[in-house]
Amino acid sequence: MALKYDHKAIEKKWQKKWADENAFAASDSSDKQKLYILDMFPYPSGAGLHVGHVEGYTATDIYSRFKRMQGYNVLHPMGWDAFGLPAENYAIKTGVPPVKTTDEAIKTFTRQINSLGLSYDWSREIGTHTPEYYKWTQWFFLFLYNKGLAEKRRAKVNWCPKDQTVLANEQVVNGCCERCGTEVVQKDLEQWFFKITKYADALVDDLDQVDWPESTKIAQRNWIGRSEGAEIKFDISNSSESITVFTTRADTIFGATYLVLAPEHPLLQKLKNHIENWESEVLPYMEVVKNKTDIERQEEGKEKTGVELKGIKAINPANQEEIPVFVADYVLGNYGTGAIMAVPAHDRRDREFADVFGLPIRKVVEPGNPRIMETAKLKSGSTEDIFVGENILINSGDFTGLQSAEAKKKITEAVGGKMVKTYRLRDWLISRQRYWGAPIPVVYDPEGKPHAVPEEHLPWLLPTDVEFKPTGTSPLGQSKELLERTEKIFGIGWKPEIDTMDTFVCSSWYYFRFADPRNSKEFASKEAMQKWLPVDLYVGGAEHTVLHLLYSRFITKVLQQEGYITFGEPFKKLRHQGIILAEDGNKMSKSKGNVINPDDVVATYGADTLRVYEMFMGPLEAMKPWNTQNILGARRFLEHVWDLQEKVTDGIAGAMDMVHRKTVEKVSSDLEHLKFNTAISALMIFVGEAKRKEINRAQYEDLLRLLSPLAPHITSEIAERMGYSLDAWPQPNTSDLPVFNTPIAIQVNGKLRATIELPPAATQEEALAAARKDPAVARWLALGKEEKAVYVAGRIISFAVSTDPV
RNA sequence: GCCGGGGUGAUGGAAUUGGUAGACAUACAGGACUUAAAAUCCUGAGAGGCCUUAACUCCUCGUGUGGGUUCGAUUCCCACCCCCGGCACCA
Repeated sequence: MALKYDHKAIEKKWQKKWADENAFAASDSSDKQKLYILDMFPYPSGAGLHVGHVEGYTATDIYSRFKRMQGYNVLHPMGWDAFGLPAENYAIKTGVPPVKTTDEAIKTFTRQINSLGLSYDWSREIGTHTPEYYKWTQWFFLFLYNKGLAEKRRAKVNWCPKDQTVLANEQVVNGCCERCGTEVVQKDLEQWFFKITKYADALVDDLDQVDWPESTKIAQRNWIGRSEGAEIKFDISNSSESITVFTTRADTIFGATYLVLAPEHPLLQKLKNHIENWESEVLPYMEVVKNKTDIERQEEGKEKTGVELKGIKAINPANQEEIPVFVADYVLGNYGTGAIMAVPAHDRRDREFADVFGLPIRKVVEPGNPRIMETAKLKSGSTEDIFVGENILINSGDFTGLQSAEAKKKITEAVGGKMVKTYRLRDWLISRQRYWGAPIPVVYDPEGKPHAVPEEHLPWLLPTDVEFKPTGTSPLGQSKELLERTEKIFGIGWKPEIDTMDTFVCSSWYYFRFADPRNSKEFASKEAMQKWLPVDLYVGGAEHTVLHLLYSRFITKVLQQEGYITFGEPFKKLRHQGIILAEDGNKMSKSKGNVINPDDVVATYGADTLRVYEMFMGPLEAMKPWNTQNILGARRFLEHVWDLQEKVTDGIAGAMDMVHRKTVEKVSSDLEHLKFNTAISALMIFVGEAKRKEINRAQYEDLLRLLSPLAPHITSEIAERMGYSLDAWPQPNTSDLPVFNTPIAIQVNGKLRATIELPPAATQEEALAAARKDPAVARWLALGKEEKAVYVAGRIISFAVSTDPV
C-alpha cells in the first residue's frame, strides 16, 4: 500500500526528542499525585523482543501517557531480569561469557523498546546482573539470614539432571523441569531455604486486599493450599507409641476402619520390632517406593498399593475399636503428619484402597433430606457409591444427628485432638548449582559452619575465572579467585559458598529499587519507597501467577514486619496480557517458524500502527491470534487521522458536537479500565464522522489528544504542524448541546416491531401514546388484549399482548 | 477428578451488566478512479422466507445444546456438551 505519511522519519524524530529531553523522567520532588505503573521486567533473551512483550508494554505505556496528561506524576521504569539459564547454556555451548551475551541482548531490547516509542524513565534503568544491583540482592539474603528466615538444611530436593541444578517446587511441572522438560529426580542435598511458610497465613489472607484477576488469586490460594483440620492421636495397642493423623473430616472418625502411614514416616523404624512382616514385606515395599520417581508414582496413581503392618493395631479414640495399620504411598510423608485415618465410605482414595484390600466400609454421614439423597443417587447413576460430603452424622455414638461442622469440633475435643492448619506451601529453596546468578554471600569456616559475609564486603562478586561446563557441582567451585578472596578475608581453611541464588530472588524486590535506583547505601531509602510504592498498576504474563508474585509478596511482608515499609502488598492492581498466538493459531515458536518480529512491523508500518493494531486485537487479557492483514486497518485509521489536517475548519462544526462529547467520555473511561480495543473503536467512529461531515480545530486537537497515548508519534507530529498542544487530557463538553430526539425501540411480546423517535424528556404516558400511534405497532396491538406496557426511558417500549382468543 | 475463564457472522471482536444482537475492523462482493493492476474512495452484507422481477416494507429463525424465570435473556437460574488455563493421591 502507498503510505501517506513518513512514519520512519516522524517516529525517529520524536523518539530522539523524547530521549534528548529525558521526557519521561519521574520527579522525586513533585507534589503531584504519584502513580507507579510497572511492567514485569523482561529476561533479555537473545531472541529479542517479541510481540507479547509489545502488548504488555504498550498497555502500560498508554496508561502512563494517559495519566501524565491527567496531571499525575508517573513512575514508569524499565530494567532487566538479567541472570538466568539461557545465557549460561549458551555459554556452555559456545564459551561466550554470559555477561557478554546478556549485555548485547540488553542493547537489542533497548533499541527495540525505544523504536516503539515507549515512555520509560531510562534514568532509572537497572540490571539484576550488575554488581550495583546484586549487592542488594545479597543484602536481602543477609537480611533474611539475620532474621532467621534463611537457613541451610539437608532436604530432598528436585534435581534436573540436564541443567545439573536444583529446582524449586514451583519450577517442577508434571515431574519435569520447567525449562528443559527433563524428568526431575529427587536428591538429598544441603541447600539454602527462605522460610516463606512462616508467612503462609498472611499470603492467603491479604489477597483480599488487592485488585488482581480472581484466577490469579485462586492460583495463589491453591498453591499455598491452606486447609483447616485436626490432629488426632491413635494409640497403638501393644506399644507405648502412638500415631497422630491429620484430617479435615474429624466428623467421620466413626467411619475410620484403618490407618495409613506414609512410607517415609519415621515411626515405621521405631515400630519395626513389633511389625511381624517387617523384613518380608514392609521393608521391601518401602524400598520400591523410594526408587519410584514422581512420574511413576503419578502414573500408578490409579491402582493403590500398600502393605499391612502385621502385629500392630491402632485404637480408634472415638469408639476404642482396634483397627489395622497400613503403609501406603498414596499418603505423602511431607504433608500433614504423614499419617491418615482412612474413611473409605467418605473418601475416594481410601475407598479405592479399601476395595483393593477388602477393608470394611462404614457410612457415618448422610444427607438429612431423603429427596436429596435420591437425586444424588440418580445423578451418579448408582445406588451405592454416594460420597456424602459434610452433612448429618449417623452411626456415630453420642454424636449421631449432629451437623458435620459442629461434629468436627466436638469430636476433636472429645478425643483429645487439636484443631490445626496445614499448608501445601513449602519453604523456598533458593540454592542453584549454576554460574549466572547472584552468589550466595556465605563462607564456611574450617569446621564447615556457615557464616554470613559481612555487609562491608558486598557486593560479593561473581568470579569470572570459571569454565561453564556442567560437572554436577557448582561452577563457582572452579574459581581460584573466589577461594583466594575468601581465604584472604576470612583466613586459611575457609571456603566460599559456591551456589548462586535462584533468579526469582533478584526479581522479588526489584520494584523497590526503581524508587531509588542509584542509592549506594540502601536498597532504597524509606522516603523513596514511601513516595512511590506500592505499585499502582502491574502488568505481565500470567505465567507468573504463583512464582514471582508470591515471592515478591513474601519479601514485602518481611520488609513491612521489620518496619522498612508501611504496606504489606507490593502490587495494588495486577493485570495479565494474554498470549498472542501465531497467524496459524499455534503458539509462536522458532521451530514452527511462525514468529512475528516486531522490528519488521515497525519498519513496514511504523510503531504507532503496531501499537494501535495490538491494542485493537481484542481485550488485553485475552488470548488472540496475530493477523497481518488486520495491521492494515490500524494503518488506514492513522492515515485517516493524518488526512483530517486538510479538512479542519475554523467554523463551529456543530454536527460533531455530540460524537465529540461521546468520544471523549468513552475513550477516557475505556483507557481508565484498560479497554483499549473499544477506545480505538470509538476513535475510529469519530474519525469516520469527521470525514463524512466536518471537523473544526478544537475538535481535531481533542482527537489528537485522545489518540496520543495510543499513537504518540503521529499525533505529536500533527500537533506540531497544526500548532496544537497535547499536554492536557480533553474534558467532555457538557455545555448545552441541542437536544435531539433519541430512537426508541418498540417491542410487542418481546419482538421488535418498530422504532420511533422521542424527546429524552418524554414521560411514560407520552411515550406509550406515541408508540400506539405507530401503524406497525397498532397492527400488532390489535391482535389481542393489551396486558402490560413498559417504558424504559431513552431505550425501549414494551407491550405485552394476550393473544389467547377464547 | 477439582478449581478458574470461555463458546456471538467467513475472521478478530462489540453490546452501556436484563432493554433495537453483530459496533469497530479484516476478509468478501459490487461500483468509481485507472490502459491495467495495486492503492484509494463509495455501497452492500447474520441465515432464510414472502415476491414474475426490482425497490421499499414485511415475516421466520438466530449468541454451544436443552429447559426455566421475565413484558423482554448473549446477559439471570437449572442440566448437559465442547475449548483454553491452573492444580492434581494435599487426607
